[in-house]
Amino acid sequence: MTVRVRFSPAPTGYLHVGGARSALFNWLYARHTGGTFVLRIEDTDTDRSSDHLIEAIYDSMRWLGLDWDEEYRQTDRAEQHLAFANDLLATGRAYRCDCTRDLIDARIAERGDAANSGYDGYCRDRDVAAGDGVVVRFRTPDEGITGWDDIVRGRVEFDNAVLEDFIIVRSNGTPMFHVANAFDDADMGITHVVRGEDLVNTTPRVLLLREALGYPDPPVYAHLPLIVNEKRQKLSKRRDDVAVGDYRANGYLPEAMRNYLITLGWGPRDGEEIAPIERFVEQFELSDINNSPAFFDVKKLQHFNGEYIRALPIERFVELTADLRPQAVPLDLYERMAPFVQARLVRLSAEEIEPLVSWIVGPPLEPSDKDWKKVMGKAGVADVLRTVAARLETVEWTPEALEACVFGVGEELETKTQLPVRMAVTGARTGMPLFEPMAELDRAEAIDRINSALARVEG
RNA sequence: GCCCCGUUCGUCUAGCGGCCUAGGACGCUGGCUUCUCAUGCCAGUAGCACGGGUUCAAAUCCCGUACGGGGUGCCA
Repeated sequence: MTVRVRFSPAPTGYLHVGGARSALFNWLYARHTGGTFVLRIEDTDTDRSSDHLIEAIYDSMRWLGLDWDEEYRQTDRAEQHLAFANDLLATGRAYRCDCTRDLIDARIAERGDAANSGYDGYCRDRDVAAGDGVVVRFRTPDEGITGWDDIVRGRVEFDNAVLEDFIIVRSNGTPMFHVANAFDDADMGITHVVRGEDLVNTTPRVLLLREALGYPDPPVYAHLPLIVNEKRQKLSKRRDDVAVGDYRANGYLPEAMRNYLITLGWGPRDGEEIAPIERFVEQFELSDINNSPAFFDVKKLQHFNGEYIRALPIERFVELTADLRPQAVPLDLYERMAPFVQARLVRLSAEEIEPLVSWIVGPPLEPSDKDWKKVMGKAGVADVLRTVAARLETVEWTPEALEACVFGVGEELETKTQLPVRMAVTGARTGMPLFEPMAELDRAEAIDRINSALARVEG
């Protein structure tokens, strides 16, 4: 049997990390088995879906390197879904209903039976005619059990009696999710359904619909554990910052994102968490997915990102970050500094690059009082600065000579000299190696900065 | 309320009855490398939710309890 899996996002929002993980696991399984990865846009909710969002989903998937083999849009297939629903109507497995939500709620209140708050089957035998405000509901069996063997969760069963008669065609005539989903999975020959656990309770409905239409072999289901926030709740587009596009914009590499996502709910057998995607394709098995929710840990993502940044060939690093450098930094200067920058970034962001290099072409950074005191408050700093400033007048202006000069002063005065010089020249106590970028400064400018610092120290 | 599900270091995972004095990774702490920071390397820290069974043997199987989550739409 050839594996056919599908990722079926509803284009009602941007692709978020949960959806991306579902897409990724489907993709991994398809590539692992040599099967087919189908992308099916579930845009049956036309009010909330948009072409713009569909494009954004394509974009995020391509960014992550998740290529698909076939592509469908459910709205293109609405006629078939409707025909499917009509079959059910014709065979009495579905019926029309004109109850409004208010009416249903009123009956529930009247019954005083909060335990059974779903639809009560009021219209089952009323023989409602087609018309305004009329929907089609599926007649769920009153007894029996609907269940399946989930690869991740094991046997899952629902008592049919608790399944209410759900709507399959809206009053505006458009088919709903369950019917579209059931028909398409059958029609497209989907063999494995890999999706989030939040869809578990729609599964018995889809299974019942398939059965009602006589499709024999349901696909194998694998419901993925949810990705949760620090409060252990399902990630929400509103509450949490989770759009894949945002991570892209914030300087995460797609390889890092993809690699990190793989570790959520699955672990490679060989324990190598950071590895080329091919290694994961080789090892990926649905049966190895674990079944408890995973917290999306940005700290660990950042670690992965740092690893991938440092692994970048330097030319590629420059290519990716050149536009993020401060405007005033010439490209050739940036290229010379790039190796030092690369080793220090967690994200490819202007925010992180700026303080590293801006002082070479602009004024020194402005240190906090605390940092200033920590470095400049030490005894002997004035002597160091004075001596270094004097020697800088004549020293050869190369990184090597600068280093020899500054360290030489240290030996003579029996103290460490880099930190005060660094603070004077860059305005920070941390950053790139000092002497390479310092050699890019004008001699006079460098001496000037040290003298200003000296003045401030002697206050 | 009702239905479904989950529970191994703070976090992500390995573990499928003896290889477990529970392994790895992130984080954190300390050390080495280094006259900054970062990297790299080394070390330390910390966990089988609880209670009963089953078994010669349980993190692993069973049953309860507690806690947590998902769903309960003319969303998907």
